[in-house]
Amino acid sequence: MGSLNVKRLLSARIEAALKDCGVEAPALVRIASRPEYGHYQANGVMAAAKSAQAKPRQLAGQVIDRLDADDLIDAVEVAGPGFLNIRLRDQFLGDRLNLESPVIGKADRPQTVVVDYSCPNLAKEMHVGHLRSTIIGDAVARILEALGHQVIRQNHVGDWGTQFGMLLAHFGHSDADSETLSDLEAYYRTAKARFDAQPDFQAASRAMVVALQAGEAGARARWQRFIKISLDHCQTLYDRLGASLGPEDVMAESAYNDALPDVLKALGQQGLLTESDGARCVFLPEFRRKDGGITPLIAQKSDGAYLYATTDLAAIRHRAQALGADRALYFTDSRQAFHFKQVFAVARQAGFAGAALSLEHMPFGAMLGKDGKPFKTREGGVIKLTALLDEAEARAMRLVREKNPQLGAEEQAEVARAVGIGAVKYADLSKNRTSDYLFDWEQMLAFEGNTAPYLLYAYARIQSLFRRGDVDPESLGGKAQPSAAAERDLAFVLARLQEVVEQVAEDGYPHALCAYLHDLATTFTRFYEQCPILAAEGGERSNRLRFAQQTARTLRTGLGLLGIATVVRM
RNA sequence: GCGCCCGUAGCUCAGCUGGAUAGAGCGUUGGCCUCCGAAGCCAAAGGUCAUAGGUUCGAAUCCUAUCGGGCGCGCCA
Repeated sequence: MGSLNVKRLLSARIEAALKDCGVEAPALVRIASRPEYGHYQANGVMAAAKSAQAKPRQLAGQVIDRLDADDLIDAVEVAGPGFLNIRLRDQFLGDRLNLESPVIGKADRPQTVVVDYSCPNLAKEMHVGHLRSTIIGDAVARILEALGHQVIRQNHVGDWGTQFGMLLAHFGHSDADSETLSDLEAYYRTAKARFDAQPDFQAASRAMVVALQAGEAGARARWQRFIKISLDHCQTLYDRLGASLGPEDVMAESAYNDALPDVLKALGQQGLLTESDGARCVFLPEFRRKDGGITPLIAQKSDGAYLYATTDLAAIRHRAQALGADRALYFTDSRQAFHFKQVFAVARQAGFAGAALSLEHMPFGAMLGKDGKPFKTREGGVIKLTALLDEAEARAMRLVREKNPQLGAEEQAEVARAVGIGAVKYADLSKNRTSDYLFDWEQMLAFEGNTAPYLLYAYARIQSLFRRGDVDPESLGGKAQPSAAAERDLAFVLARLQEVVEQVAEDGYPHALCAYLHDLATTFTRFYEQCPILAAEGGERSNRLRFAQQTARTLRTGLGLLGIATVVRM
């Protein structure tokens, strides 16, 4: 809503004026492409003129005549072929910067949104490849919540399937005791090696799967112990990462086991099932290929086992019917794009998801090595998430000791954590999620430039300002009113938070929020260089302190939405 | 073979879904701490937006083709 989203306010006013001119068209309000054009520009008049067969500049003039927005706009003029260039009023900008109101406004229509993210395979240890889903999904979940939506996190962990037979059969043979399994990855490797080399171990593994699926008590207990160890490992990482995921968000694959026969039955009742080579498949015409064949969704293998598509269908039905979701967002890598397209289509056909539920795959690109090839370590393995975070904190610690030796050991550790973990998360969040990205230690652990530490530094400086001036920021209250040029620039950036946050909630691209926060920190630092704060007097001093406080609140909130913690000194 | 995604500064990436003179960070070069934190600020250099056509007032963005890269295409997840 509205009142905090400046772009939307302007759009509504301009569209009303267009309507008065007899044209219904989107205003297409954008940030002005150059600062000398003003704050915003509306590009919609030209397209509107075309459809109305009017002259663009003439229509633009008429729109200005009928525009009722004196409360927002200081000046608006026609430019070029028919742009509307808009400059906001200082008064209006100042009203956005009220220290007594929340920095983020709620959505007018709260929705129930399922966010499906992280979803590691419990057979293995979490590695850097899990970072994107966990971090990006978490940021979007937090953002939706901040806008007042009801968010249901679903950590759809992989805890079922044939590989668990192998792992469970290996129980008791590991170097590490099963209860203190500290190196899941090594455990997996040795189990796999035995599986590949020893026929009797293979047989034992298969027997274990059968026993597990039959619900045999011993196998089941063993499985539960293993899952608990693996989940605890994940939780440790979530806590370190500051991901807002807990045990209550886990909705494992196995939780849908009992529903699978019924999913098949429902597909059959809808007349969607066809037997093909012994497997039970759904053939939808929209997946017809050029050669005439249709790529099927296989719901049940010829040996009777179910597949992940079946589980996903059960999950959709659960989310639509039991959870009552309006949206379900899936943060998985883009290789699964076709899978989800198929599953979503079948779910619609089968009536598992009605028109009320929007199913949205939010894919992200692959992680590549420095050579541009899919990322692997020299040994062909993956980098464990634990190792990445250890390295990040260690590097940050070295820097903190160097820059700030006077801090106590405990505070140094806290700062190193915030800086190190924040840098790793920000490096990932600040990139457009759909493109592939290069994994590079130096880049991921950089502490200068457009990085989390830069934003944290801006925040810490503001806190330092308050300490030095003996100011209680909570007591400042009131509104910040721009008058100097640097204040105007800062006011404009501060006023844009809402529209950025709403956009990310809609399209799931948190890098837009990162870009915004970097812009904010840069603009603040320029203001800080140009406008003395503590040395100013009277009303000017308190006004500038309010700008500092509003910046601090916005940075803290924005970083919080990204799951990045701030520190008061660093 | 078919399909999806991608190709923008030396490097890593933005570019608000068709708008005005394509922007950041890193790196390079030069400047700024007797002045609220130099993890900072200011400035400069750096581009045939892969290539060729097309659509229109207007294209990095949309369409077609070509080249180059990644991924996916019936019983893995």
